[in-house]
Amino acid sequence: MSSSAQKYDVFQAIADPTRREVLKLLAHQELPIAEITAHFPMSRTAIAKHLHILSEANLVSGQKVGREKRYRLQPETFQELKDWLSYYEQFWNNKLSILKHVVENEDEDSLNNKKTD
Amino acid sequence: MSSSAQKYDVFQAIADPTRREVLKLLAHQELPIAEITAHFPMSRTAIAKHLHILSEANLVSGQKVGREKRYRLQPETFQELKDWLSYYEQFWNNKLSILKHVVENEDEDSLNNKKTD
DNA sequence: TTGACATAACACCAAATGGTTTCATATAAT
DNA sequence: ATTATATGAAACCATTTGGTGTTATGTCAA
Repeated sequence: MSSSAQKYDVFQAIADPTRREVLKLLAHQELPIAEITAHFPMSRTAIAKHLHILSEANLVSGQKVGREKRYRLQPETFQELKDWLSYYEQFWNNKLSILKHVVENEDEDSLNNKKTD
Repeated sequence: MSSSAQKYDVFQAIADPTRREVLKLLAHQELPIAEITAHFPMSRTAIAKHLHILSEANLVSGQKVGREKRYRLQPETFQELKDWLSYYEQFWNNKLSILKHVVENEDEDSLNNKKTD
């Protein structure tokens, strides 16, 4: 019982540029809200909200240390995204272009095998 | 001169569940708006807007065929996402835990050299 | 205990988002 | 030429989002 009808999922969480910046920051080290805020041109409250959203999406987690709350990256969650992406990966590198043909069994693309880097 | 200050980027485009469903649909075959709409409990106009957003993010492209406009997946763009993700990948599999060491220069993890893959 | 600091919790607001309906335009079919 | 079909575009609306400021609570230091 870790997730109960969360309002924000990973996709929404990373949609905001500020939140992506926060993730980048936390990639290198864990930080308290105040320090994170120092990197942005907005209020601490705003950043706290972003952190809350990131936290709800399990992209970060916060540990209370004294009167601080230190946030850190929760990198495992990125796997969700990777999994989602991997479904589409087959379509842009044509590793599975043959499979695609078989599955669709209906498109008349010329079988041009273009191996893009 | 392909992209001029686009309003929607890839991250925003995939943030919406409906748009992700549209992508999934188009993964298998290219489709005109009307047919796409048939899969959703909302108006054609709404879907058209979603397609416009996906198109602006270059995740799909539309070709006009007669009076139809057929939309198809533009899978190359997913690479953007993959690139973004790959930055964080290093943190959840420790492929680059050594690099992390160097960059941070502050944590005292044992130097375990684990070359995955 | 008192004061300073770090965060949490509200109430509030403007703008963006995701949907609607209606009207216009282009193409196909009869 | 007329009608039906497929889309485009506009005006409109409710809700969500991303920000603000203020007040409350908990913790550390004197």
